[in-house]
Amino acid sequence: MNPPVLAREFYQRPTDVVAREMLGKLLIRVLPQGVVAIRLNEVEAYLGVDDPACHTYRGRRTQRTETMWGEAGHAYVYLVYGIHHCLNVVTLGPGLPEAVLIRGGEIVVGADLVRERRGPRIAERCLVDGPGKLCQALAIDRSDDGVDLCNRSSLLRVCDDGHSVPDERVRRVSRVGVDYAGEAASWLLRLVTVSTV
DNA sequence: TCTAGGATCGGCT
DNA sequence: GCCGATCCTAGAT
Repeated sequence: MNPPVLAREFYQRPTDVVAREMLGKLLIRVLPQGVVAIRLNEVEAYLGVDDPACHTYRGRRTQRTETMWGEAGHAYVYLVYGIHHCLNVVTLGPGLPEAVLIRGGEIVVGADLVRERRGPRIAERCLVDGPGKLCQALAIDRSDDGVDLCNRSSLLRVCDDGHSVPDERVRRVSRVGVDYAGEAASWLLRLVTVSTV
C-alpha cells in the first residue's frame, strides 16, 4: 500500500476544486498496529476569510487556526464540542486560510484495525461516516495538527492510486452543522460520492 | 478571568 | 427524529 502522495501543487488551487478532486483519493494512516487506507467519499470546502462558517472568517487568526494560515498540504486538526476531532487539509497558500474538511470514506485497508478502535458492535458502514468517527478510527488528534500530508514518510498522508470519480457520481449539497453561518449555510460546498446516478 | 456556544455522536423515544 | 454529553476555544469583561 504505497501509491504516490498528492503533490503540494494539488492543494494550491481553489478550495472547491481541491475538494472535488479529493473524492476517490486515499487517506493513509500508519499506526503502530498497521496501516489503514480510506477512500474519501465525503468532504466539505471552507472558504476562508469570506466564509462565515469558516474558522478564519474575517481574518480570525488564533493559536487554534494558525495551521490554516500556513502552507497548503498540511493537516489542520481541531476539537469540536469538546469531544470530537476533525481533520482538514489546508489549501491555497500562506495568508489564504482555506481548507477541506474530511468527513468520511470507505475503508480499503485495515478494517480490522478500525473495528478494534471503534468497537465491535458498530455497523460496517458506520465505522468512518463522520469527521469525528474518522478521527477516532485513525487515532487522529491535535498532535497531528500541522503534519505534512505531502511527505511520503508522514504517518498521515493522502495518496492517488489512479482511482477517479466521474462528475455524475458527485453530488453537491449544503454543509452540515453550520446553521449559524446565515446564507453561507446553504452554499453547496459539501461534496459526496454517490454509488448510482 | 468568565462565559457562551460549537464544522458531532450515539442512545433513546 | 430528538436530545444530552462534554470541554475547548474565542471573545467579552
